[in-house]
Amino acid sequence: MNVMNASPRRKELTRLAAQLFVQEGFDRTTVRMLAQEMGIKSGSLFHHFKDKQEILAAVIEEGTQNALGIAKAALQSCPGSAEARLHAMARAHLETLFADRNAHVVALFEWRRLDPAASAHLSHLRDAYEAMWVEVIDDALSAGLIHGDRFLVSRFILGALNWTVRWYDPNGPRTPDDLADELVAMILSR
Amino acid sequence: MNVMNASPRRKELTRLAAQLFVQEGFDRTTVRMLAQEMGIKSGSLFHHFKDKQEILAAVIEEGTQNALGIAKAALQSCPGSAEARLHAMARAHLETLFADRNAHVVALFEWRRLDPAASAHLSHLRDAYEAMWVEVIDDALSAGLIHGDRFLVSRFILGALNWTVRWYDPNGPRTPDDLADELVAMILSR
DNA sequence: TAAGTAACCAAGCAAGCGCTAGTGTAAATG
DNA sequence: CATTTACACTAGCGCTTGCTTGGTTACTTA
Repeated sequence: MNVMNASPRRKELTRLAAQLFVQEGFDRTTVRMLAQEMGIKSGSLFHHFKDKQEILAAVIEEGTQNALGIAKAALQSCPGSAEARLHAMARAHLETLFADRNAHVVALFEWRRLDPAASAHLSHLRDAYEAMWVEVIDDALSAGLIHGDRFLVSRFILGALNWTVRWYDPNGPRTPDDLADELVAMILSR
Repeated sequence: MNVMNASPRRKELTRLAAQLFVQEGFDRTTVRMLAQEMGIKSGSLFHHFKDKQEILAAVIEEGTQNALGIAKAALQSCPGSAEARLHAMARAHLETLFADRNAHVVALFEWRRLDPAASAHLSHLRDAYEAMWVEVIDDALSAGLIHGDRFLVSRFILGALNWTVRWYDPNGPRTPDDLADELVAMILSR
């Protein structure tokens, strides 16, 4: 049953589940579809996950953990300038968004399917990530790089960034870094 | 069965369906739930709509038609200044987004559940709406109000605006117009 | 008053759903 | 060597799903 383990097998199954959840949506993805994608029978699936909900939670948890790790690394290996930190944070956001696209799409659009317990647990992770954003944006405001209400500004930026999963084509000419730089350029006061 | 009719009864049922689709998601909304909300039995539902898909299409069509109408009115009753038109378009977007919130949330987040035929039909409506945005943004770029790639700028703006449905509280101190003005202020080159 | 039509209902079907129970087996562990 | 553990299997239970059928009621129109 493996409640909170992270065996390599389980990690791989989680990755496959994320892909299916994105393709079909959580509700339309049946345990039989998941099992087939994983090369096992539907009954065997419940050896790795206690129920379908737990698969969803595993997918979202992995994506959010990765986001946290990448954002922390980006801010640490970065000069103290508020502008550089803003750039780094935007780049980190898009980097994790497309490196772990499936998990993040699930997190963004299937969050409501989490049961209350899982949602409460994962909310803490997400809050920790958003707190990093708030800090960076506060610094940018203090430095006069951008103007406006701190609450609104951060929501607008995160909205613009998150929405990229709906239209950005990684096989196109632009890199995620290009997107991040263009967005920051767009909102910087000049 | 009433394939493409718009009786008042059907309109009201569509409105109720939109509400349930937002509350529960399209997939988790059963025809029995829909019927109960409408005060009829589940079998009777299929007198008004040929199947569940058609209810979804009706919801999305209504929202998109409203958006088109409001945007057109906003641009017509508006001075020729590019800046004024940009403001008007952003305001119109949020106005319809929250006046018809349920329908638009369904359009934004359940579009993929449409069958190919309905999706093709509704895509034309949506494209017509987005074309208005592209025009306004091109004018703003030409006028030097904003800078950047026309494609990226429009995607970022629409992303920031659409994402508001995930956090904006209409009962809070801010009006949708406030949001629109703040966003435009944020991206204007100064 | 007869005919037509829109709106509804009770009953239920076939398919699919998440999940469980019980079993087999090969590898790791004492 | 005996036991445990990890992982997979088969079979199917109990329930819900979207939708159909066959018929009734209420209102409008000729």
